[in-house]
Amino acid sequence: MARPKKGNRKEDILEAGLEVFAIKGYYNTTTAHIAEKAGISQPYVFKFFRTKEELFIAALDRAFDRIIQTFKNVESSSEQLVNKMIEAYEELSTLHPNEIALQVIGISVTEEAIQEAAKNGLARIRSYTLERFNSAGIKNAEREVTTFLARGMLCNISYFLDFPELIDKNK
Amino acid sequence: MARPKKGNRKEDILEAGLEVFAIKGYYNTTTAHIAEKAGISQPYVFKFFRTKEELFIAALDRAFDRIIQTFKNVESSSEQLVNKMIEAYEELSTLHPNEIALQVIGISVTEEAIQEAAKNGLARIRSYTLERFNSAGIKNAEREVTTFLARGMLCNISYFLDFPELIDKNK
DNA sequence: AAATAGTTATTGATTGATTAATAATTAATT
DNA sequence: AATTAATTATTAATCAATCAATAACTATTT
Repeated sequence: MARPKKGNRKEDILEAGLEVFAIKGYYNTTTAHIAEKAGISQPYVFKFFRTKEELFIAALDRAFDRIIQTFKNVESSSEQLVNKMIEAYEELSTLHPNEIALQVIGISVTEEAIQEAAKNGLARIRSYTLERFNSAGIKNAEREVTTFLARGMLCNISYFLDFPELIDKNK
Repeated sequence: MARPKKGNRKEDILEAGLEVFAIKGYYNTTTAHIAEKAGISQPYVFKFFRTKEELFIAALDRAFDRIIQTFKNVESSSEQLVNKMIEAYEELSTLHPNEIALQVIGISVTEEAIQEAAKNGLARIRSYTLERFNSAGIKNAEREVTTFLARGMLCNISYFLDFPELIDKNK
C-alpha cells in the first residue's frame, strides 16, 4: 500500500537517525535501522537524504543546535553564570543524552565532511559561550571558556562511556 | 616464497595496527591495510590476533601504556608537578600523535569490549595521576585530577580534529 | 458523476563492492 | 620427515544505493 501516512517524513527520518546514530554509532547504524525506526522502507530514506553521511551531518547539526539552545535558555546574573551553564550542561546529559552521544561520535568519526561539521558545531559553542562570558563582564573570558569546554568534554566522555568515576564527586 | 623475514611479526603487526587505526579509525581500517603496512599477507594477521577487535584492543592498551609512561618520566618538585605534567602531555601530542588519536578513537567506538578497554585505560591514567598528586602533597587532589583530565580531553579533541583554535592561546 | 490523466508516496528486488575470517597449499628450516 | 612460516584462494555476510513498479490521491475533462 502506498500513501498511508501524512506527516513530515524528512523530519521523522532525521529524528530516527539522531537516535539510532547516537546509540549504535555511525558505522554500526544501517540505513535499514533508521528506516525501521522511522516506520518506512530502507530505500525511501534516500528520497530525502542523498547519502547516509548527509543524513548524519543533518542529525549532528541538529544536536549542536539543541545544545546551544540549552545554553541560550540559561538566564543568570554575572556572578552565577558559569556555574549555571555548567549545571545546564550536566542536566543536558540526562535530558538529551542522544545529543551528547552524537557529539562524541561526530568528533571521532574520520569521514572528512563529518569532522568539518563537528568542528563547526564546536566553534559555534565556543563563540556563543565567549560572547556570553564577555557580556557578563567575566574577566579572563577566553581562558574561562577553555576551562568550560574542557569540563564539558570530560563530562561527555564520562557520560558516553557510562563511567561516572572519571569525574570526582566533590562539588 | 615463505619465511623471508625474521623479526617479531606480532610486534610488527601491533605497531602497524596502532598507526593505521590511529589514522583511519577503527571501522575504516581493514586488516589488509594493516598487513600491507606490516609487510605481510592479510590472512597472516589472524595467526597472531584472533580478530580485528582483539588487535585493536592490544594497540589501544599499548597506546595507554605509552601515555602513562610519559607521565612517569616527569620528574618534578611538588610546586611544579601539575604544570610539568600538562607540558608533558602537550608534548606527547606532537611526539606521539598516534597514541592520542587512538585514545580518542577507542573512547568513541561502540564495540563493547573496546569501550571496556578504553575505560580501563582512562582509569589507569586517573589513578596514576591521583597517586602522583597525592604523594606530591597537592591539596584537593581529586578535584585537581579532574581538572587535569578535562584539559587533557580538550587537548585530545583539539589535536584530533586539527582545530587549535578550540583552545585559547594564553599560557 | 464517470472517466481520464497526471502526480505523489512508497516499496520490493537487486546489485556491486567490500571485507573479516577460514581452508588449503607451498616453501624453508631443523 | 616433521615443524614452522607464510601465501594464495575462497567464502559468507553485510549494506549503501539504484531502479522499476505500484498504489493512492488530485485535478481535468467529458
